[in-house]
Amino acid sequence: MINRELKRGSTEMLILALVEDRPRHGYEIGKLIEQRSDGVLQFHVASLYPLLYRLEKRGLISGRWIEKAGQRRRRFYKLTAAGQKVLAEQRKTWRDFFAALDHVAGINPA
Amino acid sequence: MINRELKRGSTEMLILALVEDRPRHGYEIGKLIEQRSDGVLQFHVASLYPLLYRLEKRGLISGRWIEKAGQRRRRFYKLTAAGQKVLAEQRKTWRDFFAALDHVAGINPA
DNA sequence: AGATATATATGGCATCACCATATATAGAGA
DNA sequence: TCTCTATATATGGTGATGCCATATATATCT
Repeated sequence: MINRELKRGSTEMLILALVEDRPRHGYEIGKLIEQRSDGVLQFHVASLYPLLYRLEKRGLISGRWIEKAGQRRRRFYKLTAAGQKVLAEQRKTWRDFFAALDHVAGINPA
Repeated sequence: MINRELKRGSTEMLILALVEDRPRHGYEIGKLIEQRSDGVLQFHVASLYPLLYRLEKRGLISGRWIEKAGQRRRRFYKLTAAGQKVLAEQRKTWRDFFAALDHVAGINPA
C-alpha cells in the first residue's frame, strides 16, 4: 500500500475520474479505487466522505439521494461541467509532476 | 508550480536522488530541484532544511560542515548505504503509484 | 447468534509543505 | 554609502488532509 503522504492530493482526481462516466456513490468509489489499482491504492471512508462533501461544495460534483426499499439510502454523485474542467487540469498536472520527478530523480529505469 | 499536496512525500526521494552521485549542501539541492524540473518543482528552504535533519537522523544521509574563509559555512550531505536502499524502494514506489493512478484515473492520453 | 458486506457520518490526531522571520557574507548597481 | 540580490542555514507557528476510532443502519450467510 502506498503511504499516506504520496496519496495526498491524488484522491480528488481519482474521485472525479470515477464519476466521469456515470454517477456513483461513495462506497462504490472506494471499492473501485481499490479494485482498479489492484490494491495499490486504498482510501479509508473517513477520508472519502469528507472529500466528497468538499468536492460537492466546490461544485465539481453534484449528488442526490437514492432510496430503495430494504436498502440503506445512497448518495450518487455525478461530475459537473466545472468538475470535468478541473479533472482535465489535474490529469495534466499529474503528468507534468511525474515527468518532473523523473527528470530530477530518475524514476524510470534508463 | 505543483501544489503542495502533490509534493508531499516526494521531497525525500528528490533529495536522496540528488546526493546519490556526490555530496551536496542544502541550498544547492534546492536550486537543483528547481533547475532540473524547469521550475515545475520548487521547495522552500523552510521545508528543505528540516527534511535534511530528519533524513540524517534516520541515517539515510550523513552531513559534515565545510568551512571556507570569506564564506558562510555549508553542510554537505552524502547518501549512506541505507539511503541508497531507501532511494531504490522509493523509485519503485513512485513508479507503482503513478501506474496505479493512471490505471484508475487515466492520466496518460490513450 | 455472529460474522461479513454494504453504506454513510464525524471528532480528533499526525504529518509536512509553507509563511514569516532571523542570522551572516559578498558582490553588483545606483 | 546604501540597497538589492544571491548565497546559506535555522526555526516557531499554520493549514490541509489522510487516517483512527467509533457510530448508525440493513441484509445475507453460516
